[in-house]
Amino acid sequence: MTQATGHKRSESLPRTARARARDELTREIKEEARRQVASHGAAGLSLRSVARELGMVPSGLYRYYASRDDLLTALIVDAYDAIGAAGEAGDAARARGDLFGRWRAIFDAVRRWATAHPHEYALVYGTPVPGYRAPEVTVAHASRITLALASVLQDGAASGLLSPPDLEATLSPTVRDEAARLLREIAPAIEPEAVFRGISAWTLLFGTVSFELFGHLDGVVVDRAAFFEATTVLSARLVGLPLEEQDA
Amino acid sequence: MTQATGHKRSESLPRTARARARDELTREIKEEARRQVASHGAAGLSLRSVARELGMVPSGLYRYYASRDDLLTALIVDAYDAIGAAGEAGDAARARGDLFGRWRAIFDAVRRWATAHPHEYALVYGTPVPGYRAPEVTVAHASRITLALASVLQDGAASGLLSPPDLEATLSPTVRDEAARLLREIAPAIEPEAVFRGISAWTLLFGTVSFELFGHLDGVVVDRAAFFEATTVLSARLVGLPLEEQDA
DNA sequence: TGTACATCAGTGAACGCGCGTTCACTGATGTAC
DNA sequence: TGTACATCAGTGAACGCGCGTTCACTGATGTAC
Repeated sequence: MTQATGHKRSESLPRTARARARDELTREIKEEARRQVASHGAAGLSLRSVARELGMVPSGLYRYYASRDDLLTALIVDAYDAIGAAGEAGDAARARGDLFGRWRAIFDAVRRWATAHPHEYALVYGTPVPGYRAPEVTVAHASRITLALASVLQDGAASGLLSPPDLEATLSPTVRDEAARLLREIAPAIEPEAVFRGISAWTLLFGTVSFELFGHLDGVVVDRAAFFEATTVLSARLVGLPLEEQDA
Repeated sequence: MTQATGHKRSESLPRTARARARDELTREIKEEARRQVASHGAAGLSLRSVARELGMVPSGLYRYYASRDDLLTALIVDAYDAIGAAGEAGDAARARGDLFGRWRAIFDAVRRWATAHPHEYALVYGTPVPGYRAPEVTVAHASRITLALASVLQDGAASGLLSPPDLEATLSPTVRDEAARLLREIAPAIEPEAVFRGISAWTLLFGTVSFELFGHLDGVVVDRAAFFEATTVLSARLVGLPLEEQDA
């Protein structure tokens, strides 16, 4: 089972030169496609120009991606993953007990990534590409960032530190049931009411980032960073996170 | 100054048959364009096919709109106006003192319009059309819906009924100053803190509608109407609107 | 180790399509006297 | 009221462009014996 020369290597590793070349080109195609999306938006992605840039003939791409939509899907998955990874990294950089610090780190990571990659952000959180239907595969990648947020709430709830303000919001039975079902496996400590608050915070996060990127804050909010920080605090309050670190 | 036959009519009215025909075709072109956007999205708007549908030759359109972007701008203005008008109508249908009723009516109007016209909604609240820069004119139309929401807060603040929950959110001086500046003329009774809360509620409204329309609630929230109602209540609580009608 | 065959990456040409915009024009409508 | 001239709506042809995808092919790489 060692990788001694001449012996059969692990099946997950590319063995032949052909396979290695294939992997590399698959990556290069995606990279070039990403570059085009990053600079001209999803509508500006053209297979012909990707091929041109790589010195290939357009039809050659079809050995690597079955269609333009397939290539788009790969980019969408990557974008979701990048956002998720950024959030997870921010989360992991804080002490586990620093609930608000983690929450804020995730919020910041999302906004920073989105600001640095506006077109890729729009690819996943903007208008769905017309005629394109995202396949099931993307869902798991999309949830990474959501799960990061949920983990903070779960830790808070588990240690009894979650104290949402009394807003007298009466959830309808449907919403309550859905909330209960939703996180039963992932974050069982969170109450239905808190789940709903969490979804609202999640929506507020992406709503705020989208509003900023799509120009709806123009003329309304000048200091975007300060506004976002205030939104972060508000959302933390909303879900009942303590703003100062506590001993569990 | 009467409109007696043969006399010169008011300058704002079309006088000649030619002018009347022009106005009508200008409208018809826009209507057909709207139909195309409604069914295929902004990217699916083609001048050639608009012309085809109206039995004209493509170049003929240029007597009415200087470019595709001009036509898009007209549609964007109309979409903002439609959303604003829907919100205003909902607002006006409630008693002035029924603050939460008005607030909810506006929220519902936005969601109902958006659900009925998803592509037109995306045209204004989704990914900005690539290469298109919205001219200044659109701003006034975009603010109609925002002003409707602000008027509810203003009435609440003026009659002392606004009691936002204590969330200890400390606004940075910048955000506080911006908030104060923003509504000084429109809604002077609202405190900076409340202005910020209002912006958050506004963001939450459109964030929620966008998430629903763009598919991010798929697999997360099943009963969309109930969820939206809960969000409406939460946002009202957030800005401090009393949920029951009060005597001012 | 050498040979015969199978796999598959990449080519080149073609299909069939649609687009926004310009420009010189003709003929109808409107205006001034 | 009638005529001469000006305005302008709509035509038709053209420019110059780009796209995704299919398909029969050639030649290099890999595999089995």
